[in-house]
Amino acid sequence: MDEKLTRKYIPVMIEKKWRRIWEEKKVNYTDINTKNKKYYCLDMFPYPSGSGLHVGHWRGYVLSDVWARYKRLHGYHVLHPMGWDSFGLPAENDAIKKGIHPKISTRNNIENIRRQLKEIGAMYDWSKEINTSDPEYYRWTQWIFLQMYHKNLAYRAEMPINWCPACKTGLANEEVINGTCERCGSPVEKKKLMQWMLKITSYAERLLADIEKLDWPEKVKTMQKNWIGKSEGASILFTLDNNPDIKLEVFTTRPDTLFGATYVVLAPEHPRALEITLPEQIPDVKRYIEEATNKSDIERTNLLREKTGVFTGAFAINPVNNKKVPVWIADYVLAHYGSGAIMSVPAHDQRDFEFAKKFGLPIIEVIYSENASRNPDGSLASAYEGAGILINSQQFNGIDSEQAKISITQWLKNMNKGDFKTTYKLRDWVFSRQRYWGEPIPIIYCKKCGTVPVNEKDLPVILPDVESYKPTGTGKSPLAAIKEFVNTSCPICGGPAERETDTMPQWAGSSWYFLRYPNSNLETAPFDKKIVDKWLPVDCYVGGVEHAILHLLYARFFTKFLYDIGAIGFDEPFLRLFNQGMVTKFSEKTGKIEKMSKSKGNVVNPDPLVEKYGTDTVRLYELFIGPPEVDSEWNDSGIEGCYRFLRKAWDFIIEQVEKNYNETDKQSKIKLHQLIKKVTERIEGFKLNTAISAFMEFIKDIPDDACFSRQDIEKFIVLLSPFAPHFAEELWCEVLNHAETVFNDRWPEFENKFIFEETITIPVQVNGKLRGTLIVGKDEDSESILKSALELESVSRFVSGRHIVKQIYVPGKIVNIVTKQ
RNA sequence: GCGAGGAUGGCGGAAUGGCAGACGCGCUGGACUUAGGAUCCAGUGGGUAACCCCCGUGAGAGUUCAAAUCUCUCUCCUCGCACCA
Repeated sequence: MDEKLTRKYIPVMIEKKWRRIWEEKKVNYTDINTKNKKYYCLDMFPYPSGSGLHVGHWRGYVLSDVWARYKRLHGYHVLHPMGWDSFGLPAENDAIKKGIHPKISTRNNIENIRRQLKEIGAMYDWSKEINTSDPEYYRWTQWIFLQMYHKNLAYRAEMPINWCPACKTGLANEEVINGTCERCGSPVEKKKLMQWMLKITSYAERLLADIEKLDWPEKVKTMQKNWIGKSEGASILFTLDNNPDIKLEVFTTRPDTLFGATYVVLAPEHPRALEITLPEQIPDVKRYIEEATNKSDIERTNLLREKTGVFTGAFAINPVNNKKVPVWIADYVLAHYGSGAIMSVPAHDQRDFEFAKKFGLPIIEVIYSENASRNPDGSLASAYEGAGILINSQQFNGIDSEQAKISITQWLKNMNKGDFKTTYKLRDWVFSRQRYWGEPIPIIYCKKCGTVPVNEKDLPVILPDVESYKPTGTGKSPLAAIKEFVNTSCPICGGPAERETDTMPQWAGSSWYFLRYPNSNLETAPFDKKIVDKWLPVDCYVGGVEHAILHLLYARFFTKFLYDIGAIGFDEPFLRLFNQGMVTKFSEKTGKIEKMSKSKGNVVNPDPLVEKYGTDTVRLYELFIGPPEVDSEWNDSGIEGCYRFLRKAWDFIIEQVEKNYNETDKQSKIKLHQLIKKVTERIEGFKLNTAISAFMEFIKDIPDDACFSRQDIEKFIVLLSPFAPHFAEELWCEVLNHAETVFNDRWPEFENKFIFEETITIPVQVNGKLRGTLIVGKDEDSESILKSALELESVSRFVSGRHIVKQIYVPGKIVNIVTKQ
């Protein structure tokens, strides 16, 4: 007897060994030039934080690894890479806190997290590792920026942007959460700065329409749709009464209510606000505008706040009936949406209704409906915002409001007083950051030639090493203080010139990293079109829902742009998206069950668990904890069950191999094939928690005298290998003496002839209540089943003396006998 | 306010019209043992002396032979959006 066969499952003895061998033998190396069918399984790459990985991070990585290995066992060449999103605020803020240069701390953090990631035992192909702060990587991020610049999609504009006073930088619209900074939670202020912007709005319609093509969670698709925020309506021109040269453009989705427009409102930031104001009103208006612009977003968007506004003294002409209506300024109108001006219809818009009530402006009802809520005197108690029939609207009276939207807009269009118009909530992407740790924007300013892009051959524009990398708060990045960086020569005239000193946002590098992995070492281009067209789009993308808008929208935008310039042959980056649920735990700090995070003090470090139970047990438990897409609470003690299971499964396999049966007994064959079916279906459905419970049931139900052939034991090992790769590899190679890795084998298939058992247990109900069970042959006919059901003592007891109304037998499922007194 | 998702034992969860609580944790009892925080066996929703029986999937109604599952009303929780005209 081989002494190997008598040993126990001791994970520490096998796991490190196999990780070493896999690395040495390049088992996880993906040959990009394979002729085989490909599969691209991608994890959202982490930013290398100083605190390392906790068990919450593991969850998504284990999930995607099981899926990647499962695909590999189906014969796919699987690309499953990993890298570092290492530029940007998180890395930089961490570095500032610890007083370590971000370049150093990023390198250290990467070392640590790479070690932790390797402990997961995932089949990452580390030869393709990428790092967004590596000059060889970010030269291509800069290259993409230049391509956008050449297509007029990158432009410079001075505008009030969101400014985080703590991070001392401008932020994109997407980075502001409820008026606070996405990174640090500080209230965001407005600051007028010269900014580089990306014209993502040019892609609004396509970004919206193509959502339909994606196999993504509905929730994420809805969030993106709402963010893009398409709305269709009309733009209408109101001419100023005392100056017909000035036309105020308003946007409305309710042109059908135009006859009910009783005043016009401009946003305080509207460019013509002061121009149209009558001289005697100027002091009041000025004061109001100042107050409004100084308010933070949080104050401005507080719904409970009472409406404020100021009259300009000016009047405009309603184009449909030539009525004079007053022009007001109020901060409930947003400057950046539509045209920054509205027509106010208090009868049919609650906000206008409140404003009109407060300032005594007229309310004219133009859409009639019985559903409107009214005061006893018949006047409106609140605005009626639904559909109805037009009244008080001259030639349009009696028309249905939906129809009137079209008719009235068409009438305006014919008169050159308006047109159909679609607007989006999506705004252009503020792309400048006044921070050190990011990709320098590759632009040079020359007194003579103006704004000049850096020549592509001069990329990358290297981020200089500096002593002082702290944000300045002056509206300029720390790079502005470095003469050697700033002073350069103009690429066109060769004269003295200055470099742009702002850097790109954190999201720049991650907007295209998925294109770099298959050709991560390519030196002449960001990617090879032939290679990316073969390997992309990503077949399955796994990551947290927190990136639903920011990263996923930006990546879709970059992909569509690269498609448009012919660099790639596809226009969506991620076909399928899977959002794993968060791992939560009770936090002593907040007294609540919360997402695991260092700041909440509720993180669980996987390292000691790996040491005690081994990686494979931790992997199993990460999956077993709950359905992958749902948040789950971590509980350390639950892990024991997974450890016990692996030990039992190990002993079972060793015992069967020792016994060396030639054939599997009939019952065991059935159980095995049922297991193959269950596990296969559950992996396909991403129900990995129940896939594991299927294994547990299998091991629990095996009788002592069960016999499995070597071939069937091998099937069992393959089945378990995606979940517990070290465990499976040890048994496969050391116990069953295979020369090649188990992951070069094939996923077993179940055979229907083994799925069905000879006899089945049928529950028998009387009036819907369970009264007994019946063991029947699988082909027994319903008549004899119903007959023997009635013969059951436990059944006849409830039937005797009563009249049988109905007998139901659902084949293979249930018997129900319905009786009446 | 609008939109989406959810509520099942002491706990994580299973079951998508057909035996509610699979599987795991925890707990109880037993075996083995010098010992047990190891291992194995049995039990474990509530009521009940009971393995008879009754009740039970947030609350209430309905459809059905049969409802955790479908329909309606309500409550609570989580997430997203929120003066977007």
